[in-house]
Amino acid sequence: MPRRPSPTLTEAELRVMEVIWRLERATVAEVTEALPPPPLAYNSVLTTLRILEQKGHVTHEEAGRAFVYRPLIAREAAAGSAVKNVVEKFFGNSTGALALRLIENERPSDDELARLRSLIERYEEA
Amino acid sequence: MPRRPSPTLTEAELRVMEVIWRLERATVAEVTEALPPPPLAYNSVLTTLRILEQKGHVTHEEAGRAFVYRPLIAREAAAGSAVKNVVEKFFGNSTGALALRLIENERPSDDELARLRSLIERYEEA
DNA sequence: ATTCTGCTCTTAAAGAATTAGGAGATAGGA
DNA sequence: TCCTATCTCCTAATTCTTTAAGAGCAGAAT
Repeated sequence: MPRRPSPTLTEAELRVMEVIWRLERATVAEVTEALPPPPLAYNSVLTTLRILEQKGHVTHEEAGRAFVYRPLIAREAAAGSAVKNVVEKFFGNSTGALALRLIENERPSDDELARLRSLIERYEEA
Repeated sequence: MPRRPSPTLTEAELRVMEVIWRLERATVAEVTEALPPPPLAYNSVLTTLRILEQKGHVTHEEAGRAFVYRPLIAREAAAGSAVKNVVEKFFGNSTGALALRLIENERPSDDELARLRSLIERYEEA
């Protein structure tokens, strides 16, 4: 039986996406150069971008000779679906359970605490 | 160059692990039977268990002719490392940032709100 | 006692997905 | 014309998922 396509970004795909998100628009050469170490060959980046395009994460337009790629999904959306995945798999679909667990395990910064407090108070009013 | 091994439990692996966590100790046949649909062939379960053993998630002892498998890592530990993965990849290693985002996006239950409040108050005291 | 049945594990393999990159055509410019 | 950057096509290694085929053994049936 065939296996299902990966629901999340793979390691290599994510590395390339991070560059695309940062640059907004970039040619293959630009991505290759901006990639943090370890470096990848031009062709490897190209292959990964083709896969990402196939999966609907990026698109490209031709600009003269080169293809200029740009993201179709925002970083926030990718983050959201990665989190959703974990919440479904391990927290019975309860985002609250995960949030609670995170805060139990580690003290948030003062700034985060303040924002959490105000959020919670607003929720409690309603 | 080779594909890198998955840092987290894959879909099939997780399905088997859920059964092992639930049963505590189980033979291949027991796992196969307890597996929620869609069903898997005996051999598929066996192979997956072998992989899980190789990765250090389960171990087995022989009991008569059969192997009895049991988990080496708790469900909570697996959940923790999955979360850690997402936090590293998408939230700059800040668990607080993820918690904040979760709570912003969705109102926790009353019970969760109460527990969050008391946690936060305790943190604020210190 | 021999055969059959049914369970066990082992071996093997196919096929998809991921990751990496070489070879070569080609278009554009020096 | 020749060089270089670019894309297309292809190979290859490895993992993951699934399963078939088969060997071995215990216990039941003959």
